[in-house]
Amino acid sequence: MWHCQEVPASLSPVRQSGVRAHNLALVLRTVANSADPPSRAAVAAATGLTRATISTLVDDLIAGALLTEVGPAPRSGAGRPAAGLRLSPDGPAGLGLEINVDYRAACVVDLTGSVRHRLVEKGDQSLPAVAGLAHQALLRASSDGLTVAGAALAVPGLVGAGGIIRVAPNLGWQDVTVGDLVPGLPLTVDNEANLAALGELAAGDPPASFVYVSGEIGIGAGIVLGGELYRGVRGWSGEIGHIPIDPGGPPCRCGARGCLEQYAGQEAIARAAGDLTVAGTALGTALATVVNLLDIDTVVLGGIYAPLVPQLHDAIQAEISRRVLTADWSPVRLRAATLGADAAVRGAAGAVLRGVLDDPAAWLSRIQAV
Amino acid sequence: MWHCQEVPASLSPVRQSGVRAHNLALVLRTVANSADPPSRAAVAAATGLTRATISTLVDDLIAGALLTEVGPAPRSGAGRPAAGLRLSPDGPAGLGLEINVDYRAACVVDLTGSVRHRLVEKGDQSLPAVAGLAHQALLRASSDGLTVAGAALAVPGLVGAGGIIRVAPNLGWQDVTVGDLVPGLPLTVDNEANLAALGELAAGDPPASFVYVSGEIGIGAGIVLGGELYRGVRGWSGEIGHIPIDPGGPPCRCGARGCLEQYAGQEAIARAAGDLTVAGTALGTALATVVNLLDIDTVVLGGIYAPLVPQLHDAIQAEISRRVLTADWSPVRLRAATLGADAAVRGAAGAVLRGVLDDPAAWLSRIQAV
DNA sequence: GCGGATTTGTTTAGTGGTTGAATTATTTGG
DNA sequence: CCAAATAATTCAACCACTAAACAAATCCGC
Repeated sequence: MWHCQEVPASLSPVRQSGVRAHNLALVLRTVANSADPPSRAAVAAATGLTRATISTLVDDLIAGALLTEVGPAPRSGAGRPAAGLRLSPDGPAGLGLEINVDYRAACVVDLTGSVRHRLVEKGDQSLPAVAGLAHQALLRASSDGLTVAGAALAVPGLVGAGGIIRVAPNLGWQDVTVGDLVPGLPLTVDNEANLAALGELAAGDPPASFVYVSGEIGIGAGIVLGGELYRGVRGWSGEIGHIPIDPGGPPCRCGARGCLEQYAGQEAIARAAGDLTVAGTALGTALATVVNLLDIDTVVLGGIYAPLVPQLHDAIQAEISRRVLTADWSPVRLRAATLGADAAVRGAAGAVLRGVLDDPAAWLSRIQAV
Repeated sequence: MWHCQEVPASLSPVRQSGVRAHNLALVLRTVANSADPPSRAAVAAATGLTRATISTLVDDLIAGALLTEVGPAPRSGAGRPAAGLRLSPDGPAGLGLEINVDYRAACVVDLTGSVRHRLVEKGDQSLPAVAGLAHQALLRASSDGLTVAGAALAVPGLVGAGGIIRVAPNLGWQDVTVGDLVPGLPLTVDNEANLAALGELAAGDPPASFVYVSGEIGIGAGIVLGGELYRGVRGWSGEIGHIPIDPGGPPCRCGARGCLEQYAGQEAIARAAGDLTVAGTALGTALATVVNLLDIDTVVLGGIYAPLVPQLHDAIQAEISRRVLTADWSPVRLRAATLGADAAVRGAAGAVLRGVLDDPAAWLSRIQAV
């Protein structure tokens, strides 16, 4: 009784060092979330920790090049002027990589979220080609004096445990192991829609829970719940392309009939030649199911849908209002992705940085060891 | 940049007392999850904390009547015999309440998961009647010497913030405030499917992520992700009754056509008079969507479906295998709920106990204050 | 232009909680 | 009956945070 197979993350003890790790992350996050560079005192007030504690935490974070002091902001009123704190542009950077049907891309993003380098190349969808692009990006980063903390690779397919690409239909891949793509750097492999959702979370200003819909040849979704990407048990969440719309509809490559992909996939959109009513209605029907199930209030449309939102909006919204039971109490917002085609690479780089921001203590001890 | 509107729960500082609170919960959970009563040394080994620390933590938990020592288990080999630890049956108990279309129920469950009292009455679906039942249950509990830590009420409807019942169609309720149903006890109000899912999580042996499908007059789902109930942004997750199955199907009371409820709701099941192929296929189609979206590998069928699983199983499973893209790599398991009609009340009581188990420090300081 | 008010940031003593080693307790086996 | 083995407790040390005093740097009023 009272046991389930996998116990939540709370199954690890907390020692005093864990307290410090947590509070380092707390301070870093507070600074990152502040609009203007906050003072130590402001961070103390925001977090509830004392100024003394904040001082020692900030010292560590500055020593690790995660934060920098910025000149005192002009302020009215009496008192010693505050030294502003902000994320350091010279701290760890993230390397984002993407391999897709007709291009591959890399970008280097620093802690402040600035894209420092961005490379896109067409053709040659192979892992060595991606490795080459990554190498180029790393060279440029190191010529800037940037330390790259890690890399993440976005692929249009199902990624299993250990970063194995189970199947990427549009690349023709099956059970591909990525291996040591970027020597010496920790590498994460993830689904393109998942990373794009993270990119949107970081760069756009969505609520903590939303669904990112990635329209490409297939249709995928990245699900963010409470500020965290929901990956599912095996990492294969968000497969919405084959939600059935009409059992009497056109046959789909998956074997069933009338899947969403047949109405709103890239090919269907192209065939529609501008009249996106059917696609919008199908998308709206599928999204109504998603919203009813997950009770999220924001849907972000990305990929090929992003530029089409003006034409899709009304049909989707109509269907959602009609089918979502709770639409009367809380309207569902529909918006276009802000990053467009870059969402996945940017999200990949952001995922690396998110790792550093979420556990700065690990980063500090990592650079200490060197 | 790097900010989202609602920051995750990590936005609170951790002081030393927080460490103790966390570790108290860790020890309690470890004992609860162990098959046999573990010794302090075993708990230390399992958690990674030292035996010294475990001793002081266990002292607090025993003083608070959350744990008890049980006589030394027969053991082979040399050495001082261990004192076994187990959850105390004399500790805090949970009061579960349920109001439904044709009955109301109450039960008292102790920390070990034993149902100590159980009351069911038919008719009179009113809050005062529930209050009366609750009062009876509390009397019986106190005559056992049990301290009831809190109560939870399961209702067949949408529950909003503050425990307001937004709408319970089958009770004919709208915007009902529950108020002080059980004087002096903290009361939680939640959706019936959500609490039933929690009941199943505690009493059955499901994996950490699963979906509980509650078939009643409407069809609802309780979603458990990583051992935690997923409630959604507004608390209205799991509305699967109106997933569209066939746009040309029979009209539904919601205004759309061919909703799942029309094929697998209580009335449709009754009409089907034993032939559940259509209902099973419709359920399978809807569940395939759920599985594709959430990537969970277990579906628990409860409510009216629980006794019908033998007849429903094949049709559902066939549809899932056909429509779930990843079914080849990881089969989806389908099982009947173990608690049957009691799932929601039991889950409600369990939710109270879960609160104590997740934060024993709060309970300890609460009984300290008295 | 000078003293007080005010706010920032640092220093220092104190406290809570964990660690690690030593100690005590209780059994089995030779 | 003593040695080996395992369980649990005690105690000094340490780490991170708190509270309060202190130092630094500015504004304001006269």
